[in-house]
Amino acid sequence: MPDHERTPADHRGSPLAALAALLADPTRAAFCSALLDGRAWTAGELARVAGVAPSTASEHLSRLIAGALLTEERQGRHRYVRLASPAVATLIEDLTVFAETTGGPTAEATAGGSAAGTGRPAPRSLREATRQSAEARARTCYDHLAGRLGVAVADALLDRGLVTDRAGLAVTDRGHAWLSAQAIELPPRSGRPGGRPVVRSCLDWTERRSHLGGALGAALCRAALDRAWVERIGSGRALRVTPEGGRALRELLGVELP
Amino acid sequence: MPDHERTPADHRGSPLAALAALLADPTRAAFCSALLDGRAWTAGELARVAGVAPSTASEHLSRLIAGALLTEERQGRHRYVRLASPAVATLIEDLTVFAETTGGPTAEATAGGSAAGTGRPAPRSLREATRQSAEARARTCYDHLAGRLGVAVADALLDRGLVTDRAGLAVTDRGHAWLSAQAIELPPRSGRPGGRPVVRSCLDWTERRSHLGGALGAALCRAALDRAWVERIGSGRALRVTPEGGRALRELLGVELP
DNA sequence: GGGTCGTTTCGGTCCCGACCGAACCGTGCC
DNA sequence: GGCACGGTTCGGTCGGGACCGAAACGACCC
Repeated sequence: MPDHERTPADHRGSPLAALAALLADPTRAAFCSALLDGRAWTAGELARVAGVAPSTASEHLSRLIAGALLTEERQGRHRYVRLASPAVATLIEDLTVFAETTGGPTAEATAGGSAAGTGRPAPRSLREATRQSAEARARTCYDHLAGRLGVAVADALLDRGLVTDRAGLAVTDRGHAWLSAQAIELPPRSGRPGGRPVVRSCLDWTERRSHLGGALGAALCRAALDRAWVERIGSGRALRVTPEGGRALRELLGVELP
Repeated sequence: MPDHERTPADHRGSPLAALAALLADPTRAAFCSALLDGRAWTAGELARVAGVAPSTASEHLSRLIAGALLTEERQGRHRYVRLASPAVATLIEDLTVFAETTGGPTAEATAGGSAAGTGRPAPRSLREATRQSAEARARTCYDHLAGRLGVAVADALLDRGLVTDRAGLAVTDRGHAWLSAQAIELPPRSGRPGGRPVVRSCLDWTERRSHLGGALGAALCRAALDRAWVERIGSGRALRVTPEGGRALRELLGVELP
C-alpha cells in the first residue's frame, strides 16, 4: 500500500504499534519517566521538565490519557495526571531497562554528557547534583522503595531468608510470618496465574542492582511512609529516612544506612 | 525547541523513545509478532505477511537489527532474521498483552473484522481458518508451548503441585524432583535476582488463560520437540501432538487432549 | 554463461505529527 | 470586578520517515 493511500493516524489495526507510538516520542517518554515516581503531576510541571510549551504538553497528555496509559484528575484549574496502574509502571520500567542495558547503537548516540555509562544525564548544576545524590540515597520507584535504601532492604530480606530467589522470586514461609508480625498485609492471591506478582525484581539504575517491587514492594513502601520511617523530600521522588526509620530498619532487618 | 531546530532522527537521547519508535510502525510490529514464534524468517516471507514491498521490508529489518531487537544470519541469498533474545520476546509479549487487554479507544479502532473480541483478525479464507484452528490447538510461543496444549500442561503442573502460584510462580521441590526424573534440565540459577525467570506466566490469546514461559517453559518445549512428543506443522508456529506424545502427556501429567 | 530469484540501494513522493505562539477560557485571589 | 495564572484550542510550519518502483547485486541452478 503506497503511503498516500493510508488513512490518517493509521496503525492498520496493530494494537502493538499504536501503544508503542505513544511512547515513541521523546516528550511523551519524558512524561512517563517523570511519572514513574508514582505521584500525580500537573500539566505545567511536566511541560517544564520536558522543556516544551504548555500547549504542546496539553496535547501529549490528551493522547496518553486516551491511550489509557495515564489517568487524570481535575482539581480547580489544575490537571493532575498519574500512571493509570502498576501495570503501566511495570511496562515502562521494563522498556527502559531493556533500552538502557542493551548496548545497541543508541549507546553511542547518548554518549554526550552521560555519567559513566549509567544512561543518566550528568548534572548541569549544583541544585541538580544534590537532587541526584538524594535520589541515589533513597527514592520511590512507582510504588516501592529504590536507591541504596531499596537495594539494602532487598538484600536484607534475601539474606534473612524472608524472600528467596530459588526457582523464582517468592516470599518464604518465614517471610509471611515476619510480615504478619509487623502487621504488614499483602493482598490476597487468586488461585491461577496472572495479576500482579507478589515479588518482582526491578533494576535500580543508580545502584546497578535489583530492588524489590510487586505487591510486597508496594506494601513495604506504604508501611514505611505510614509509620514515618521515611518521608518525602520536596516534590520529587526523593525520600529521607527519619531517625525512627533508621532505628526500625536496624532492629527489624539489620539494615545499616551510611 | 521548535521542530525545525531538531536534528535528524533525534530522540533527544531518550533510549525509551528510541526503542518504542522501533515498534511504533505497524509493519515493524507485524514483523515482530510473526517472529514471536521463535523461528528464523527470511526477509521475503516477512514482506509478504506484512504486505509491503521487499525493498520496504529490507529497510525495516535493518533498523530492527541496528536497534538490537533482531539478529540476522546470512545464508546464501537469504537473510534470515530472528528475535535477538528471550528478553525481546518477553518485551513484545508484554506490550502486546497490555495493548490488547486494555480497553482504551484502540478497541473501537480495531473493531472491523476481529473475531469476538479476541483482538485477532477473522480468517479471510478456508486455508487461513484451518491454520488458525491448528494454532489454537497447539503452537509455540517464542520458545515454549501455547494454545490448548500449553494451557493444559500449565494446569497439570499446577494441579499436581509441581509448580505453585502461592506467593509468586515457582517450581516446587516436587517439581524439581519430577524434572530430574524426566531428565529435563533447568539452567542453573545465579544467587541474586535478575536474569531470566524460571517460570513466567504468559497470557494465551486463543485461550484467554495463562500458560507457562520462562526457563521452565523453554525446557519443556525443547524436551517435547527432542522426544518427538510434538512436531512442527509446515513453516508456521503450529504444532501437532504425535501419538507417542499423547501417550507421554497422559502418563506423565494426566493431560487428556481432545 | 544465462536465467531466476531473493535482497539491497536509490530516487522520489507524500503525509503524519511535533512544535510554537496567539487567542481563549475558567478558576481562584485580591 | 479585575487581574493572574493554569490549561486548552487553533492555525501554521516543517522535517522525518514510510512507501513504492526501478535498477543493481549476487547466489544458485541449469
